[in-house]
Amino acid sequence: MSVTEDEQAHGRLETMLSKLKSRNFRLTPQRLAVLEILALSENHPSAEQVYVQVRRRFPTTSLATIYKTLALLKDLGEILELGFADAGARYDGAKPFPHPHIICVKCKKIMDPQLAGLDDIRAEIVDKTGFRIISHRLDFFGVCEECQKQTT
Amino acid sequence: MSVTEDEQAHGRLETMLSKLKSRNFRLTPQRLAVLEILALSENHPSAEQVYVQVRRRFPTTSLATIYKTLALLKDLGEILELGFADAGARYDGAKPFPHPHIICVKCKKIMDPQLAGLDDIRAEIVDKTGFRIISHRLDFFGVCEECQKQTT
DNA sequence: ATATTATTTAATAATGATTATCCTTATCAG
DNA sequence: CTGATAAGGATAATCATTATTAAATAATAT
Repeated sequence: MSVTEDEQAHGRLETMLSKLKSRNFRLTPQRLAVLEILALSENHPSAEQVYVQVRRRFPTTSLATIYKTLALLKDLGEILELGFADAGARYDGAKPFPHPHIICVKCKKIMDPQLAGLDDIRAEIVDKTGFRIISHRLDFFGVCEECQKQTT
Repeated sequence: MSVTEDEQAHGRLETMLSKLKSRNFRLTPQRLAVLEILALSENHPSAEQVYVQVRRRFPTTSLATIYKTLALLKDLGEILELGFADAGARYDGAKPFPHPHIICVKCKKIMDPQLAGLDDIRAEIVDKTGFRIISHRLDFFGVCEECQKQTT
């Protein structure tokens, strides 16, 4: 059984919780709320969006707490942070490893296209540059089908 | 720098100058200095690095002028801006169109690897998502050969 | 269960690259 | 040469994120 299959079986949330516990991080209600949102969401939420959701359940939560939890989960390798120079970061709790994204510049939706062939490019890079590759980032920017239909 | 590279660089400067003139933008000494640095540089300079270089020739130049000129050149499609969420942007005046980059996380050097196969991925994306693609960004992060040799 | 101790939270100040503002200076067409 | 107006210089403002610090709270020992 592969790692991803194992995680699918147990669920992302379970994996996050067990990793927190194994590293002796405390489980607070606010933290749990953030984990749940990230583990269950499909739509690459921003810190602000996570903040709004958490505050529905715990109205006194601070935005700083959201950022700290996001940083913790990133350090633990449990979420992928998609930072942008001209906008706030977006977070992926479903697939916490580098993979391509396609971003609608109108509605800001981010999707995970299924595609192969990136490993070949990575090997080509190593061969030609001698770099030791640590990670990568591939973003496509465009207009999604729904936004293409809109007149305004 | 090889002869062909020099000719390319010279051509870039001419292109930038003629585009400025055709759009009725004024040619000031500071602006010319920025253009020359970007057209001739191989190393994807930051705004700060451009600033330092320009100030060697025109010591009263403001950083705001550098940013304004960079924004202008970007709007004209004459330079490529590589924005980062956790660092200042870097600029490519040699190839002002999307292309892959490989970035050393230690010395921050940015290089242009020669590789093919990206067009296939782009086509695959369009086919599977229905997006109208506008641009893309592919960065590899790793450690360059020189930095791999260093003990510290 | 209670006390202890270290972690976490909430509120807010600080950061840093970039952008906006506003007044002065300089370009360039006529 | 001159005037209209774009561009420069200095600096304030912005905005997402990070740092700070005192108070609250979870885990552990008593």
